[in-house]
Amino acid sequence: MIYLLEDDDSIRKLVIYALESQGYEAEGFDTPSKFWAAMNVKLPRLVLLDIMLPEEDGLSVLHKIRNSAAASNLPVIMLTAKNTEFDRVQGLDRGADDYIAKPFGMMELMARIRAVLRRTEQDSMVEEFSIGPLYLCPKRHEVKVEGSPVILTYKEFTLLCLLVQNPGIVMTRSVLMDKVWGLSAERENRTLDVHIRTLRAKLGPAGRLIETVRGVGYRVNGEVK
Amino acid sequence: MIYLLEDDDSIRKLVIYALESQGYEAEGFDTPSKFWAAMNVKLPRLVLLDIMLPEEDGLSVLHKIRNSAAASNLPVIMLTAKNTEFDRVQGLDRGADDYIAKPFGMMELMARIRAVLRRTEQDSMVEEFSIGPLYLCPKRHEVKVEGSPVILTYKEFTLLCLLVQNPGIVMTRSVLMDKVWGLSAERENRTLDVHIRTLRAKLGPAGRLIETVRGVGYRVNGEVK
DNA sequence: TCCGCTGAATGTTAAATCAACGTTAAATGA
DNA sequence: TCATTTAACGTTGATTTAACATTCAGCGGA
Repeated sequence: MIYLLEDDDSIRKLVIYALESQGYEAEGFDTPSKFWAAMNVKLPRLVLLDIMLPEEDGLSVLHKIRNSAAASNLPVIMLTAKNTEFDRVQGLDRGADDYIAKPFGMMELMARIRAVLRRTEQDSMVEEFSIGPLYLCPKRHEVKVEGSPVILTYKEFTLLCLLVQNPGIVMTRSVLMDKVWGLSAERENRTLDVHIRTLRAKLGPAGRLIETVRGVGYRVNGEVK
Repeated sequence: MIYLLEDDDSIRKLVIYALESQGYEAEGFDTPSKFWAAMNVKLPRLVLLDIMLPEEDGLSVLHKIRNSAAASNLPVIMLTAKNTEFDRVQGLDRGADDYIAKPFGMMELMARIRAVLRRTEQDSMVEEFSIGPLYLCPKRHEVKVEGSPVILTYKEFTLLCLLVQNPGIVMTRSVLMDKVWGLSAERENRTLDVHIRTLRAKLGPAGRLIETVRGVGYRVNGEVK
């Protein structure tokens, strides 16, 4: 099932029709409230999200998805009206899995959907990780240390996932920056360090699993069970 | 070395200039025939490929690269002139590593080049080396001597990698300096010697693997397993 | 052939410098 | 409000420097 949140009736109908003709189940919504109602009942495989919306900005919807417990790593493709919006999105938040600028062709949209589904459904193969006192479930956006839950923000969580999914391997600062903040992010400030710090603090005793490798990056070491 | 195949003179010169100012070696070609002539002599690390070209379409060039024996997994970034859907879909499906739509910003191009090079060069990196009592894993930034870990700093590690990756070959002082300290480094001081010393000391029994070749440089000898 | 001399190259040491990372609090922005 | 970024400053330890020691290859003279 694919959800499409898009207020323009003609575009919505067109895309739904195209999706169904490709064999996807698809449902369209014209307002965020209807969309959230459906999300509470059943999660889709993928969300197509317009940026310009009534009631609530598309970026805010994305943000809510990413910070929710149940849907935090749901694949999302943003539909942006103009190139200016595209730029804005690039700079702001890298939380979407892909972007496509209107007017877009159906072939391209379908290709991107296929690509995103391939990526995400491959990535989510491993359900959960345990390293020492740390437990992490990417699908549920859930982290526990010695059994008790820890609340992480979206970026903190993404960062931790990258480290935990590559145990023993040093993730360089640039790779981490690229994956969490996007290619065009500023590289000269202490943002990454601050996030590592809050991660270590929030993780308490498991914080020491994050080891810094001076001049290179960070690494989580330990046996994954 | 990076190759750029682009028929527009001003864009080509601009990109080559930008690449060189970032410290890459780069060469530009205005026609596919000149490009192929160079490819037959020497393969680059990365190819930047315009889609609209005289003689031969950029997609066809990509296709030939992917179907060649020598260059089939060479990283390629497509430069697409228009936002036409067809071009993008083709580029995605034919195995370009990334693509960027004109007009593009130099910062963005450089960021994408960095990202692609990191990915591909990380993938093609040899996992690990063993020479006598010495074990070395670049990805993990990990060194062991007779099974017990040794902690090396960034430069020490880089230096050791260079020596171990070329067993039996004398690495001249200038090559080592260039690769570890960059082209513009001071050459008249004892920095290299000091680092070799601490390496030998930290490596203990494996330290004697690093042999000095007077008047030339250093060499690691022994069978790599 | 042997011996010791010599200069250039490399080794060694400790101290000085510098860059990377950590920390904090305040600013920014959705 | 909360997440995130920025800016300023602190801390650590990696890296470089400088001064001095040692080794080595080549050479000339016995």
